Amino acid sequence: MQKGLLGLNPPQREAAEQITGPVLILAGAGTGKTRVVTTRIANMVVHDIPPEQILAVTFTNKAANEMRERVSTMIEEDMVRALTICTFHSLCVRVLRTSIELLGYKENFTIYSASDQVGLLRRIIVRKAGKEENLEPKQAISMISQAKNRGDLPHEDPQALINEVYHEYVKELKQLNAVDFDDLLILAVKAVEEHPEVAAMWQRRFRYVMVDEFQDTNSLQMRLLRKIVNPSEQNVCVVGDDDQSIYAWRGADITNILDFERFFPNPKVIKLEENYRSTNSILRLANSLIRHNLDRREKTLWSSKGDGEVSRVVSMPDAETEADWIIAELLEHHNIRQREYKDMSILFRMNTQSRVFEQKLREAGIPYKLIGGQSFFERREVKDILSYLNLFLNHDDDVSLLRVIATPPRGIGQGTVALATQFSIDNRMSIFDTLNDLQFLSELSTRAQKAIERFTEFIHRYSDVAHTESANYANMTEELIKEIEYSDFLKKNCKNQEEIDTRRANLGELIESMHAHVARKSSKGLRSFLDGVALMQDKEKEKDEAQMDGVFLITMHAAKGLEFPICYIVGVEDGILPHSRSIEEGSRSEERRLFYVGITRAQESLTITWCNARKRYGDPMPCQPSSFFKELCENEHVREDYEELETRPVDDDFANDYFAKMREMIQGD
DNA sequence: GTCGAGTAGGTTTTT
DNA sequence: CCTACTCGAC
Repeated sequence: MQKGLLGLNPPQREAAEQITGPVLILAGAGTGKTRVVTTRIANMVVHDIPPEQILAVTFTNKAANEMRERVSTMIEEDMVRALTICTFHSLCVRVLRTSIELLGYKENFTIYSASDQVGLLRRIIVRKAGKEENLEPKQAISMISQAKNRGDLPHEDPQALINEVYHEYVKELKQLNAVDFDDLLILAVKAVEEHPEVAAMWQRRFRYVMVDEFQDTNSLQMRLLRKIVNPSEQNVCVVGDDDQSIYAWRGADITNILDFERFFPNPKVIKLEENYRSTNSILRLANSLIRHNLDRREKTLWSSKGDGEVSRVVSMPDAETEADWIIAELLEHHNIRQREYKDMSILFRMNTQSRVFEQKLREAGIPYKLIGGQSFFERREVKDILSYLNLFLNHDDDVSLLRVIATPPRGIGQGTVALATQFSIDNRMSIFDTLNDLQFLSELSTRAQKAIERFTEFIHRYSDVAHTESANYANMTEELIKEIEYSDFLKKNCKNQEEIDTRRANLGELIESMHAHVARKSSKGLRSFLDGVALMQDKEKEKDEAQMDGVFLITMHAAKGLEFPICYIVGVEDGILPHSRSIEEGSRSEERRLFYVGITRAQESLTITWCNARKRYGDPMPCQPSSFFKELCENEHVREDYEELETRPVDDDFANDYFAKMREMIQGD
């Protein structure tokens, strides 16, 4: 531990040693903020603060895991286990699992994922608007989400369709005994604000609170924090960088960090400006860009690394050539310069931009890891099984019931389901209760009755097991998959053997992660597994994937907090970065911060590319270079053009060296 | 209840 | 261009 503190520079050390009262750490990109936070935690424990009283809140599970891991190199494993390091959302789940009954929900509520929300909204839209109205469920979700966080209606016209859908959605969620991601925060805040005894309980529980990436907190998260922090002690430490605030679109309120004093008076303010990540040339390039933002806490990053190489801004004819050219460079880095693929990354603005790279990397035989994209737990087969499990624990969960009732088919067809749904609406009861209702059943054919009876008996039987604390739910799930003959169902529904195999493998992985969860001492049954799954948006499969060698394909948003020696930022064109939607919304400065985040990921080598043309819906459209290029310091980058690079005669020394190394490699094999 | 062909519509970022 | 969903035929 002593070593931990000694390894810090003076401001870092000051931050780690100030363990009481409000502390605001302004930590520029790459200034070792995770290191400070983890050392600070370890330091508290060394000073005999019970680890159960320490709470560290992050935004992503990945960040939470990493923090836990780093702390465990400094203090004993028992101590680490007693710490609470979690995301805002999982903190909210903890609050709600103990207190949600005060708000009129049942404690066995289900957390709805994005696709559950889509399912529910689709039904509501069809019912409310008929088919001719075209309201996209996804669009409706984002409007509703924004409205909920504002505490307002989605549309100013009270008659608007979206408002009607909104009211119905809120009402139905509650009936389903389900909450969505926004509700987690809203309801947790409600619990601590309206019930002082709940707030008091958490204040006693956590006497030392830390928040990472504080620039990304929204007003609800701030309200929650104010209620969780013990007002007489105020042991709260937040860490953030206003220049890296890139979630305003999700309600993040930058004034939380700019006006921290307003909520927690007289904080100790510590600035971290020494960067341990990048060369000075990269830092100067980043600084030259972010200087164009007004309203920020001025800071100048510097590094004791040398100047390093000058970054490149390269123009490409189109996205395919861009990918080919970068892949050729990656191969060179790997084969000639002996770099590992995991030291290289390709950053982009939108997930769709990754496709060309994926395809070409696969063709080139280069391993890669695609971060983000579809979550493991959102895959169809995984979602199907999870829906069964959710239904076992919450019979009111119609969305899960509708998902599983005909998957695999069991003689309950669309007609019967439609009747049951209508009956459940008319009689204000859940669909599952409807299926158990004698009056409803009497209206059906004996054939349908039989099928339904088999289904409800099956659900009851598994529910009993699922509710038993001591039951091994991993084994139960294996049995479930066998009983419903899911494997045969897959065989019938997949196009080819390959698809069957991957889907089966995914289920195997699900089971495996359940077994791991069962084995964990802290596990509290199936409920806690499902909560974890619902909150686990990163598909990071927690095991070997992290160490696997492979080029990173990642959005700039998801790359925040990460670093890579060799970094390519691709497709930097007007309309993509800054994104055209952001121009309409007037959030150019947030786009600039996003680009800043991208640039500051690079440790040694940075290449930025843009295309003169890009296919849109199939046919090529001309593109302009990003307007941000004008803001980049001329001395810290060179402009290059693909055509020129290709025709430029190769430097003799370089060529000789290159071929010598190639020869060596071939012989070495 | 399942399958396949045909088509309409769609590209921000994520807990 | 690609996907996800609809609809008609078995």
